[in-house]
This record gives sequence, C-alpha cells and structure tokens, in this order.
Amino acid sequence: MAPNIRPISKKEIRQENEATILDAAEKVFAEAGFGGATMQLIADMAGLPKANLHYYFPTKEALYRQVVQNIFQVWLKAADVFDAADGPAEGIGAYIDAKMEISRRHPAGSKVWASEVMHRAPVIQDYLETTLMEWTDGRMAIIQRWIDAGLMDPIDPRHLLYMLWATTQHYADFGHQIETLNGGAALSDKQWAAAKASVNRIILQGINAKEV
Amino acid sequence: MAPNIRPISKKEIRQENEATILDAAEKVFAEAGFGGATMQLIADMAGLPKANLHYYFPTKEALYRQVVQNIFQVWLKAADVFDAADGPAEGIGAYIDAKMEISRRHPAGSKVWASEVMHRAPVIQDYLETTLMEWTDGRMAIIQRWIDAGLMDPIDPRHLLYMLWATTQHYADFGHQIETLNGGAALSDKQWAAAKASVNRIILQGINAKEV
DNA sequence: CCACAACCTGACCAAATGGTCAAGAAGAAA
DNA sequence: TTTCTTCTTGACCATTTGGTCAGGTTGTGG
Repeated sequence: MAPNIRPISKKEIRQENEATILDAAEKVFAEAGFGGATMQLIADMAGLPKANLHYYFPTKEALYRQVVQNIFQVWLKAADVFDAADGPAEGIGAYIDAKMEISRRHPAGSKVWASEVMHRAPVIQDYLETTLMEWTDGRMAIIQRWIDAGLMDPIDPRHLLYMLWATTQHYADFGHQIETLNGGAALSDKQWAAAKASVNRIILQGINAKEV
Repeated sequence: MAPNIRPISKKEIRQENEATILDAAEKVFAEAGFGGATMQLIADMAGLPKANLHYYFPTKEALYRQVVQNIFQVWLKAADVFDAADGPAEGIGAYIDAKMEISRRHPAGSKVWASEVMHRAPVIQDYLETTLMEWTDGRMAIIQRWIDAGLMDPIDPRHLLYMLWATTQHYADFGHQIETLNGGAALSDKQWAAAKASVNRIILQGINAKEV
C-alpha cells in the first residue's frame, strides 16, 4: 500500500476520469442506443455523479461523439495488417483475424458504430465521406493489384470489402443472437477459433486466393 | 372519383390505420432506435394525432413489439426457397437472392431487427430461443445433408448461416454507409445485381457448391 | 503558507415525452 | 329514427432527462 497511493495529480485525475467515463459511455450507448442511454446511467456505471460527467463533457452529444471517434481509430488501425501483406491469402486472412479479434474484445464499440451508421451517421458523416472513403479506395486498389497479378479471382473489390466488414462485425453486433443460439453461453475459445477458420476458409476459397 | 370513395367501414378503418401506424413506426424505429423514437414523431409520419396511436396500440412498447414481430414473419418466409432446393448451389443461391431483395425493399425492418438484437433482444428474446433456434437447427441439418452427399465442402453449417445473414443484411443495416461510399447515391439496379453476383460467387465458390 | 486554478457535487430547472381522459363525431344495428 | 359501439382528438398530467449552478474541496505554483 505504500507506493502508488499518492500519485493523483490533476492531470492524472483528468485522464483517468475521462477514460472511465468514455468506457462507461461506450457500454451504455451500445446497450441502449443514443436515445435510450441516459447520462444518469452512464454516471452510475462510471461510479461518478452525473454533474461530474458534464464537467468533462459538456453535452451528451459531445460525449457520444468522442466515443464514436475513438472507435473509428481502433478500426482504422486494424487495417495495418492488410497493407503489409504480399498477397490476398496473407493480407485478407490477417485482416479477418484482426477484425474477429476486435469483435470479440471490443463488441460495444462495434455496436455503437453500427447504431450510428444505421441512424444515418448524424455524428460522423464527415468521417464516412473523407477518411473512410479514402481508406476504402486505397484498399480496393490493393485488391485490384492482387487481381491483376493473378493472385485471386476478379471479384469486385468493393463487395469483397463489404463482405469482410459484414461477416466479422456480425460476431460483435449480433453477439447476443449468436449466444442465444449457442444455448445462452458465450462462444468458447474453440468456438471462436472455429468461427475464424470458417470465415477464413469460405472467403479465401471464395476469391480463389493463391499463396504467394 | 365515383367508385371506391365510400367504402370506409369500421373494419376497414381499423385495418388501414393499424397498417399506416405500423409502417410509420417501422421507419421511425429504424431511423431513431426505440429510445430515440417518439410517439409524436410516429404520429406525424402517419398523419394522425398522437392520441389516436394510443387508441390502437396501448403503449409504445406494444407498438414496437408488433413491428418486430411482423419483421420476423417476413424473415421466416424468405427461407422457403432454402428448403425446396435440391442442393447448395440452388438453395443457398436462392436464399441469398431472396435476402438481398429484402434488404433492398425492406431496409427499415432489417434495421429494427438489428437494433433489437444489439440491445440484447428485450422484446423478442423468446422468439430467438424458440422459433429462430428451431429454424436454425433445421437449416443446419439440411446443409449437413448436402455435405454428407458430397455436394459441398465440410463447412461448419452454423457459421455459414451466420455469414449469409451478416452479408445480406449488411446491405440494409449499413445501407447509409454503402450509399455514402457510392458517392451519396443509392445503388442502381446494375449495382445491386453486381452485389448479388459477388456475394453469390464468393460464397458458393467458398463452400465449393456443386451443381446438382 | 497563500492564492489560484482545477475539480467535485447536491440541488435545482425547463423542456420533452409517454400516457390519460372526457367529450364529441361517425358508422352499425334495431 | 334511435341506440349502441367504435373511432377521434385537443387538452392535460406525472415523470424523466439533459443540463445548470453555486458553493465547497483539493492539488499546485509561488
């Protein structure tokens, strides 16, 4: 108990509280949607008085916006594995693995993103139009290069990407349905591995990806 | 103007108003989520005073429940093509087509379902545990039979179904994102055909479906 | 030790929302 | 026509919710 008991500087307080609030907010927004979430609920989950939330985040929308932006960063970073690859089997395989892992470890974020997009992206429309579109164009170009090099069948890169997003995020967004169909239990390590393997196999064989 | 101008019987009034309200509710629930939707908004979209909604549907939850149940029926009916097929190429291909068509024509319903499941299915959990589970088991058995007959590779039927759901529903649930990435325009007939073809090709080739 | 700035929070408020109700309008049954 | 049931709706209410604020506490720099 001696060490680490007194390092509560102002800066640390701020960082820690903001992180706590953002974590709680992500969960509540994921569970209840923006409209269904209440500041009181988030405050309770964060273990802070409601007025304290408004000290760090002026409005509910500001808090929500920060949550969505953080998620977006996580998603973009997951695509690094895509770029470093020599061919589709490696690149797409690694991307599937990375996104499945995010779905498993970060399901609330995925749900918030899905909810935001389903509601016509009132908060992050500009991100869709700029960053996401650029990212998509870049990845499509990579896939097209693989096709031109004869490393995979001539699949429309756009719809391949949509299928990758849809399939991997399904395990987060519809996790409750999957759990229910699994007898009410969360997927085990083995079941997650089977899911990953199935997705990998169907897609890589579906595009006829060649090993480099 | 002479005919069809006076057949407003009480029964017709009821049917018509309930249908109008349910249509409006589906749209509003899809756009705003359960928590974000307001009875006033639904009333405005239906062109009826709010008190009238409460005459037909006692509470917001009752209205919402009816909307979700209706969607569930549409979804189940789409699976008929699955059962009548002789093999995976025909059955799964037709199922993909049917579900893509629903995503195109009935996107609001898909969104409401997605939202409901993401929020841990507070309203239709019993459906998940009974009807959906039975349906899933039945379809998994069919797929397993195809595998045993050598008509496709030994893919885990469960994850194949999840992939079918995820991919087809993505075009409804994430339609706004897809539109944005399409330059802000809804997919054209040709683009929808390309989407269908891509999904069909990747999945049927991915499971190595043989023509019967 | 002091003055300042950053942090904390119980109490409060205006607005929005789900739901109610009573009185009236309109088709159905006699 | 008369009576009954169904439908319609403006006005209203209790509750909830996002957000405010004044006064207090606590690190921090001088």
